[in-house]
Amino acid sequence: MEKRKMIIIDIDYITNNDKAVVRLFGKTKGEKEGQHIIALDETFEPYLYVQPKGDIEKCIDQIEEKIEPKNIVKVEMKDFQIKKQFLKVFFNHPQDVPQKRDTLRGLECVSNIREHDIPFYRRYLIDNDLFPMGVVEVEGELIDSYPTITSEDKSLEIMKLNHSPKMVDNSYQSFSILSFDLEVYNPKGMPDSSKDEIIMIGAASNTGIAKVISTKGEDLDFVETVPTEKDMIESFVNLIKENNFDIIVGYNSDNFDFPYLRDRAKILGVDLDLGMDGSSLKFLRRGYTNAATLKGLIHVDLYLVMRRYMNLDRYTLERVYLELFGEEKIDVPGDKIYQYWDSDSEPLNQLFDYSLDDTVSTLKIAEQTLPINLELTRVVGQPFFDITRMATGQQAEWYLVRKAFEIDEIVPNKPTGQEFRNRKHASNVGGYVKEPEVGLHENLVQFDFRSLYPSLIISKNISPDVLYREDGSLDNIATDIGSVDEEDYYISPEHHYMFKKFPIGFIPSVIGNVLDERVRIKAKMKKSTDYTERMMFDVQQQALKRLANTMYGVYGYSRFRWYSFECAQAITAWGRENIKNAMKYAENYGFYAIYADTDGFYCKYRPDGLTEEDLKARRE
DNA sequence: CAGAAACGGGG
DNA sequence: GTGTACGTTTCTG
Repeated sequence: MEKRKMIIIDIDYITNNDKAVVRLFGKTKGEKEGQHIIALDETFEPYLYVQPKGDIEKCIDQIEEKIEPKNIVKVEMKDFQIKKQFLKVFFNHPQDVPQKRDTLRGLECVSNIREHDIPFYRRYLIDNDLFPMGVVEVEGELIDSYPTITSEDKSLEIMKLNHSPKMVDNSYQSFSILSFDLEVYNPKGMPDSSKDEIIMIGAASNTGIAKVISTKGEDLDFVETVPTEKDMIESFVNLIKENNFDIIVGYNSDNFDFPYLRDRAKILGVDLDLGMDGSSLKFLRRGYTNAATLKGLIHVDLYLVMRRYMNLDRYTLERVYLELFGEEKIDVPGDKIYQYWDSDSEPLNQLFDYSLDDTVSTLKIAEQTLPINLELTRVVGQPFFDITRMATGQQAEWYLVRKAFEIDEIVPNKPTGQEFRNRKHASNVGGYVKEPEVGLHENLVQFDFRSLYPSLIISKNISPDVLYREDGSLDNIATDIGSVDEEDYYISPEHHYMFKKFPIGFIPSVIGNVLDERVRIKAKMKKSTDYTERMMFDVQQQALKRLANTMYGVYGYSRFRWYSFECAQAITAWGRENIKNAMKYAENYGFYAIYADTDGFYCKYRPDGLTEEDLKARRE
């Protein structure tokens, strides 16, 4: 039996002898540091929850008869904080869950099924308290080969685990990043991969690589010149294989660079077997688009990340780079690339500079923006690949799913198609806005609330599990309006929604913990004397701030499992009330707001008690 | 006017 | 694959 410490880079499962086997792709820490390792866990079983109706024993019999599950266990779980009996139904294979859940839902003894749509690898991470990009300890037998693993990498270790891994370190780790960028011959506008060849492959890494692979450019020191396009691709593949990178980044590489590389490699007969297990480049269908994936080498498309990271009118590489670093990039007009390539003189050299510059810029953007995404991975606990492609609402949701598991709360189901459409129609009123008074103002005083919405969620206990409902569906809250003591509730302005003061709602308690943790990290940051450590704490606290701020908007996000239009309305209504009260309070001291938006305002000192409007009226 | 379709990024 | 983006703008009937 052997022990290893490894960083979990990636996770999936495969089927071996009709059983699901979880594969953890990682690199070793400590002993044999930096080597690739694949850990195999055959011990985890898929399951869902059934909310039974009527006699529970009869229900167990009926389920056993109809769907022949692996096992059924009676469990007590909290559903919106109310303890209930559920049946935890185990299956032989993850794919049995979607196959059998409709039958299960249709049984007369089944009132509802829950947690039936949580992907197997996510369930594995949550239930075993594992966080990707953190260090785990694994224990088991080292084996020479395993089905589905075809890598020829001699230093790759394959370990069959005796039990699930244990998290030993979820602190910041550093990762090697490769950025790449293709330039393509394009005489007819956008290139056609069946005809137009790749002319340059740029590669830059945070380990010191900065080069362009091409069939031209012999006299340039950063260019590796090879005879053919096929050699270019092979050289690029070898570069990746030899360097054990953790992360590969591109700009719009899901939609351009990787599909193009795949098409050209196929035509030229080059294997793109870049996966840690020896598997090839694959494309995952994600909605209407594809995501390029390599097993154990995380592909991040920075275009997707940047769209969430900053708010711009456009997200071209040039625009994003200018915004982040305040510098213009070298520019070659896209439709002229083939002319530069054909020129064989100064324009050709400019094209090489451009290729390298695009690649290096992409790397710089990655170094700037990936740390916060790595932090979110460490907090949310889902794979880095997924985090970089998730909407922030989804990040918040998976964080909550994990938190729910920790306290035996059963997770609400995702909305059905119809529920989703209904939610789309609901439109909430936003924050209070006072249009700015036109003119040049001097001596302004600024006021703003710190994290207004997250604070309101906590202070007013805004959460769907403590919201009074007339139908009595939450029987720990109240049975009928007659038994309600208003003293026990926070009542929202305008709509008069009632949130019970105790117990603390699930979401307020989670946000509270996030904000408390942020305060602790900010304190550590202040104390620290080491610059790098301070920067690390700063990224951590920023990630937590992002998560807390996401959580208020998410009540109105129509795919959200904890969606609550009432909560969304109550938050903004209380927000409007608060800012208006603050403005009124300021007026008592002679400060008049000339502009206000949601959580803050600017005001002018006018001891004579006249507002700008009064003065304007007087002038007219 | 509402619902469908296209678009973004990339060369 | 315990799956199927997303929000906005432009087009079309």
